[in-house]
Amino acid sequence: MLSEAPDIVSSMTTTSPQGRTELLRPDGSPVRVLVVDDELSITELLSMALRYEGWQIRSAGDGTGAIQTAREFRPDAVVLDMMLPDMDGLTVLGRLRRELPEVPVLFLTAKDAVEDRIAGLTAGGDDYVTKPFSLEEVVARLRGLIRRSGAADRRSESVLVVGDLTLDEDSHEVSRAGEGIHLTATEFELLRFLMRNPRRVLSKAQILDRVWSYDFGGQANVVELYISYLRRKIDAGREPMIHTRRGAGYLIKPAAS
Amino acid sequence: MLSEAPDIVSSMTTTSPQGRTELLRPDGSPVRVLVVDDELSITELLSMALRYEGWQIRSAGDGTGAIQTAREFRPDAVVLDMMLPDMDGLTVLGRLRRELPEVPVLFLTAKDAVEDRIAGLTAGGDDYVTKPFSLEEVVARLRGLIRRSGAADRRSESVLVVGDLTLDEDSHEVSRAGEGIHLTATEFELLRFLMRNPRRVLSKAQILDRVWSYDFGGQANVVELYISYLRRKIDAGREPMIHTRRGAGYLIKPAAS
DNA sequence: CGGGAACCTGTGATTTTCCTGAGAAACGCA
DNA sequence: TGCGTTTCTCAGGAAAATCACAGGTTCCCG
Repeated sequence: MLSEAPDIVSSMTTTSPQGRTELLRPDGSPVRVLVVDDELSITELLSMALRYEGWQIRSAGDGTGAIQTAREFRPDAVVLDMMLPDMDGLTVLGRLRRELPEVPVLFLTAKDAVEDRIAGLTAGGDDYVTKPFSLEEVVARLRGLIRRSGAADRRSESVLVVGDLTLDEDSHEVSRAGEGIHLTATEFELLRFLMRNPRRVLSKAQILDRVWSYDFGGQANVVELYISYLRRKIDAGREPMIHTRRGAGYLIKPAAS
Repeated sequence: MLSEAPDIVSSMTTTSPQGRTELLRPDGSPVRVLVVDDELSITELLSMALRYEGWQIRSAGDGTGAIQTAREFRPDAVVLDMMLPDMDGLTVLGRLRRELPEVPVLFLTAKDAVEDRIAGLTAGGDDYVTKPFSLEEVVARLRGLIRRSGAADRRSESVLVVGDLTLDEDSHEVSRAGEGIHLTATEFELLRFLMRNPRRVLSKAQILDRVWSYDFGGQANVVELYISYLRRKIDAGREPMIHTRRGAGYLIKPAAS
């Protein structure tokens, strides 16, 4: 394992028994992601969520540890908090690049950080999300990074389809039966989560944990509210695709069945 | 009970003559589950129910014991009460993760404490149920966790089939002879219990203990009532699958025999 | 054939769960 | 800064689910 040095990360997808799509490396082994953040709760949260994607995760709490781990773990992607105790985010990035020139990086930044500095950094293949983030957002962006860092012809993989409903993760375009639908950011994330788990009941707690930021402290009925919004836009007048399982949660499925 | 030392490997789980489906690990050995709760009545209850599933169970009454037991028992899943005497549930989780990074955890929380920041708990592979719970619920969720974690071999068994009756545990969909049937949450749980034990007589007491919450204080004839509901929906006009064994209980079996 | 026990099910009260309108607050952008 | 958009809280109402009660039915046994 240690000797494995996969600098080329063309990705392929497979479909798990549950119907969830998973990213895999060309040799069929799981994607490797390094998570770097000084807050233990964040690395724990991310590790848990990313592991659930079927990926192999290592984490580090500071820059030094990040470089060391990167050297022997040789991840396919890195999630990097820009605010580390021992060194500046840029320094970490520089050393990372020396170890792994091709690895895409997802930056975590504070909301009020100087955005143009980050914007400059992301001119390459990289990307960033602001804290507090939602797990769906992090996962989606990581998937995008990994996908793009490998095979460039993966356009089709960025489109989710359920029945006559399509959602493009790259362009954020949604349409039902060919007709374009405008969604707000939250509506989009919610729909993406539903569509990534078609025909599967998702509890309100699951949805909340996944689609809303980890620091959300509000009422659980925002989920109901946004389901209501989505229905107005997705199911309006048509045969409904979003269904309530009273006492269990919600699920999306093709209208036909 | 105290003297019990379930490190017996010789007692392989057998496929029961009734055809109950059992989860096994890839090597054929029984699944191992660690139960952590400070109330003895709860650990007893759970241990009994989970052993009935053919699983190997150990229990602990506090966080310290949980970590210790986890270290040497190396369970495939953990049931963890969030309210422990010696340490916070999240702390226990952290230490557990250090011992067993991949193990899925089913949290037990108080009903009114649902909002008390369980953030992210259902985001990873984990899940939770609120007290008071029904045993069917706990078992079902544990099965789901174990199935998805890959610790068990039969990975996609989310559909129960008895005759022309099918029940999908993921989508919560039920159909007989291809025709969809809508069930309420309780009806669904009851039918799931019956279908997980086909051709086997289940007493009203058994059903009450498994399908209803352990603190249910009502009339025992709710079981009769819900059997009646189920018959109306499942057996309506067709050859009956749900049968009464007067003085003994109920059972479900394919219509043909 | 009669009586009792076990079971079935209609009715309706209570509780739970969900939906959605209205409006306040936060946000984003010009 | 100001305006439109988005997010979210709150609360009322509707719908559904759960369950108690009680009268009716079936079955068993003497």
